[in-house]
Amino acid sequence: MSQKKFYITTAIDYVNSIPHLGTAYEKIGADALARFMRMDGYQVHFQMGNDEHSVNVLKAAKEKGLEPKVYCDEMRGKFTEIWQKLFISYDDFIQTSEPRHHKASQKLFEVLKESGDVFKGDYEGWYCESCEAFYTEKDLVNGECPHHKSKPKWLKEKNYFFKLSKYQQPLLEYIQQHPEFILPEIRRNEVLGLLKQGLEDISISRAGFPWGIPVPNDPEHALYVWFDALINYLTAVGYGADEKKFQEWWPATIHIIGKDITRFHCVIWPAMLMAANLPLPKTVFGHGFVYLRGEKMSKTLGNVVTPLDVINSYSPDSLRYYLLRTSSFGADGNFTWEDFIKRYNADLANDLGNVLNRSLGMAKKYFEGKISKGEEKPEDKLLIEKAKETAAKVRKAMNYLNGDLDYHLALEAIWDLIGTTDKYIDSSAPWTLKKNNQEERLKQVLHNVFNSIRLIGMWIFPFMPDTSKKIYQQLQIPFPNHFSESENWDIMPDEHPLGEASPLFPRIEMNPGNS
RNA sequence: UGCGGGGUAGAGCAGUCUGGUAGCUCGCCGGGCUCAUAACCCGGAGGUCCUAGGUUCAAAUCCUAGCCCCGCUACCA
Repeated sequence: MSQKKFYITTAIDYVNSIPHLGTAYEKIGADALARFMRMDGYQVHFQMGNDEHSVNVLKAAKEKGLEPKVYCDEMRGKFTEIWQKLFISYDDFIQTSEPRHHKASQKLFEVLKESGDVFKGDYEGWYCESCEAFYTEKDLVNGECPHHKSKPKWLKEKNYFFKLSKYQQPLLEYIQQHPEFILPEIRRNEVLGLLKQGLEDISISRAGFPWGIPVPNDPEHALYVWFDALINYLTAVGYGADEKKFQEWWPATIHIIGKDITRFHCVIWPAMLMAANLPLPKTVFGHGFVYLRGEKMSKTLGNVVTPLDVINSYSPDSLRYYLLRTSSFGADGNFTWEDFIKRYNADLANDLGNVLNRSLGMAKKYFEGKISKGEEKPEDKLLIEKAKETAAKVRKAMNYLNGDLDYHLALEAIWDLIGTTDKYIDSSAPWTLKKNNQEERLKQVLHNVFNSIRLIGMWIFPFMPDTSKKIYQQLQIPFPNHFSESENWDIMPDEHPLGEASPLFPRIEMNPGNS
């Protein structure tokens, strides 16, 4: 029986600097979804990578005195090291300088050329090398690039063009007929507005650029960086190389991208696919940005907080939790050290960590760590019902077809279960049961508590995989492969020996903020 | 200029679509408990819901006008 496929991608990143918090946010968000779908029984291909054919990359390499390819391979190591530290469970990591990608890009170019949607024409204009972009007169500020405050060059060259204008109407119709194609809805409305303004044909190559994918049969020209970048989603699943694999995985189920590049993924990319007669990705999801104390983070501006700052000071999972808990994936979020520490202590140390710790403490003290079923009571229902409700809420929050990826609501629901478990402990008062020698009732209370913790530990897996595993270690239960194996209440075996308690998130007592 | 988001307790936010006693988290104050990471549980104080008009029996919520903040405006996720 073949499993249902789920092909998820993130945007590929420029390698002129190492990942900052915003880049990490995207990968963490995508990872949460990928993990959730795997646990929910899908066969997942989670694709990531680096975007290398850029002028800025070439410059960065030169500054270090390295060949671009050598530099890019070095950066790959730096990127993947961070992704692995953050437990990003990607299945494949592509570099656009790889031969497989050159072949796929060239193939797509040829297909488009044959279909007549790629043609040669004149292009001229003000060109900013930092932006790798042409600007019109009115875009310039005092004759300078609005982003880099540097004087652009007047360039004129023969380029290859893509007939984007031809796809204005088909795209409009497609987007209107497929509301799930662009999410959240606000991004969709933006793109629709854009399309109504009209589309112009766009240049897709550069003459004499040494660091790029050569245009087939015209090696003086290289493909323009974003043109080849988009094609990575095809390359990764075997386009032009492994037809069987390609048929299996394409189209992508969801592209996770930043809200600033919806133009490429929701207009140019689908137009390219239409031109090549390939199916379109099911969904393009434009997530929000992370702001640092309200100030936008940017590689160009240099006010960057790296994920390593947080990982090294605290833990990968605490960063994952913080970023996913604050708002929905579609909306913008904030990062401040003060807020991070607050959440860490309140949610991770006091709630999640403590509920496990106190429960293990009781199990050890009252039953030497071995728990069994005992005497049930009607008031147990409340906790059991809450656990069921949690599953439903998490599933609902993760279903992006509702319009957004509500990680914050999923986590809120799980934390509600943690709170209910704490209340259940307090109202059942195991210490009093012990004093009154109500052994059987005491057994059942702990049995229920650990069932609840077991489920909490499972539901947090997509968001905090490392913590999830640690909880299962302390419970001495093998981690399930799928939610369905362990979703039901009451599957703790009798006489189950629990493991040793160890704080998951030691409280942060100092104020080491340095933002 | 255009498009979009937002202005609700000290802080961060939900509620606005589908009007009907203003809610959550953190912080603060008081109490409880002792299994736990000075944790957890219970209770409390604290709000002109940006402003001015309007509709309505009733407006944070709908309508009109205005003020203020913040994004995006062709390639920074």
